[in-house]
Amino acid sequence: MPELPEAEAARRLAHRTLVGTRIEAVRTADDRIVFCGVSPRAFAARLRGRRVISTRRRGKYIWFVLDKRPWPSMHFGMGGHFFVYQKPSDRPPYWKMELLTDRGDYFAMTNPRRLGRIRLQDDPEHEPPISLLGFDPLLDLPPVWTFCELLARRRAPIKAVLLDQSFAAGVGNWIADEVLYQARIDPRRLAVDLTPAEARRVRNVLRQVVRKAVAVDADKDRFPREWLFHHRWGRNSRAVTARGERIAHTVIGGRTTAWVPAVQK
DNA sequence: CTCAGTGTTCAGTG
DNA sequence: TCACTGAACACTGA
Repeated sequence: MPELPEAEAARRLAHRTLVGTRIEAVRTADDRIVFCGVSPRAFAARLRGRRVISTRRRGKYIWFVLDKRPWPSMHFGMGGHFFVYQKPSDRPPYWKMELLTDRGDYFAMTNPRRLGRIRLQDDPEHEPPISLLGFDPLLDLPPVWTFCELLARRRAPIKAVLLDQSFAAGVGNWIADEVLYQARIDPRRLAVDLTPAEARRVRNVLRQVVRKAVAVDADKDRFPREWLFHHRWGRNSRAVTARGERIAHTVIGGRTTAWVPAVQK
């Protein structure tokens, strides 16, 4: 369930659980798709005995800083979580790797649909795919004028540009729709055609939406009532916002887009 | 049984 | 070469 806020919530769980501990044991599922560029066996061997110094995130990617390289980096794809538990019998379904810390906690990553990836890299931040990411709205959102210049170079619909990870890292389908709804912009508009005032709204709303979602630890029940988020699912023609506006569903940039024609001109 | 889906990648097109 | 689009990927759940 990973866009930036879910990834950040997952990173924080990993941080609380792992930082300062030594990895006593590693168990890996035999999955050559999710383990990317490294065999599950080699992955386990490289992590065992290491101490976890810190955790980091950029966009939807998370990686661990260990006392010795290489370091693991993770992406959840279309679904997956981190889990912490105290008994091996509580190991969750679809687990791909499980760490046992010297504090006695088990820490696992799950990935039911297998579109996630686990890598082992000497310097994850400076190697693909993380090195290819654009700005992270939480870590290094550009100032207004730079943001405008970036948009002016793009001829695709604004919805497609927001989804492009080499533009904004961590923005996924619902965040892109939420931002355009709150900024009152038609998702089909070409990025290059936005006025400076509109581009500024997109930039500022993006920051506000991401900050709020992260502030509530990506807990959907605590997202503000007025967000489109709560009403966008289930593409039925009678869906409406909290204020009773009709929600339309259109495919843009290859993804289902929920938007409100009455508000987004 | 069919199909959409909170994502990324890559082949194909202009 | 660049920018962009659409299909493929793997699997669950409605």
